[in-house]
Amino acid sequence: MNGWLHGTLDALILKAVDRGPRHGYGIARWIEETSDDAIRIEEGSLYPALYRLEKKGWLTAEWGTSELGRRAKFYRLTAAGRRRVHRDAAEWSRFAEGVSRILLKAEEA
Amino acid sequence: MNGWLHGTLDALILKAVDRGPRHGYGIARWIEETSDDAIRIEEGSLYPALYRLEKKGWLTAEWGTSELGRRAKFYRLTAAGRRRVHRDAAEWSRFAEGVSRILLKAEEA
DNA sequence: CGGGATACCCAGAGCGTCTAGGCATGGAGG
DNA sequence: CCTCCATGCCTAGACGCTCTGGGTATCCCG
Repeated sequence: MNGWLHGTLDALILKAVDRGPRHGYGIARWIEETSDDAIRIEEGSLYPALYRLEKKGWLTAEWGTSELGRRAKFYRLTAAGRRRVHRDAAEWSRFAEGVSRILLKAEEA
Repeated sequence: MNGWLHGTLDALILKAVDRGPRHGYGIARWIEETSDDAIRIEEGSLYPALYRLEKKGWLTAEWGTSELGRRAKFYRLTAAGRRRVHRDAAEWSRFAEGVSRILLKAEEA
């Protein structure tokens, strides 16, 4: 319904595994929590995105066991993925600043 | 190529005419300048968006003459459009903060 | 006369997100 | 016991937006 997320999800996912492997479900929960619930990750967006990122070579996947003892697929960054995270953060910063200058400032005509 | 813009363009356009009517071409230039060229508006995105916003009732259009004496279509906000701008700004603020907390901070696992 | 800026428009491709399902396990509460 | 919810993964198809790559027209400048 929002649409804001469009084009941003990939970057968020990559960042979620920047500090170590996580499984898909955990990635979604982490993003929601870290964003203070400002961002909600639908599973129908999450899993296709993970598959996409793996195919692009930013992530690798491996089956393992979750903290609760369940079967789960863990993702970790590749070297290319790590470069991508940095690039995304820089681009986002610039873009978000631009949008905020427009939407949040009440300057002249 | 970026993708960041996805879902944000409508809000930017509405904000561009928040302080008074502008024509399409002028809207694009204003957004680019105001964002310090962080955002580039393609005409193939712009005009469909304007049409969409008009159909949704956020904008009304009217033919007129540009500052340079050319034929141009000027857009202005409707009451609903004005409400929408406020709502978009609030939503963007919350969303962008969430994303920035994730992408730009280097906190713990 | 050629190129660039101004100003509008369209068709179709492309792609990412969401809806709405499905499957399986385990723990908690009625 | 049985139902519900959380955990955990997945898919097909709809949907919607942006972009590519065209097109038109006027005007100014070199």
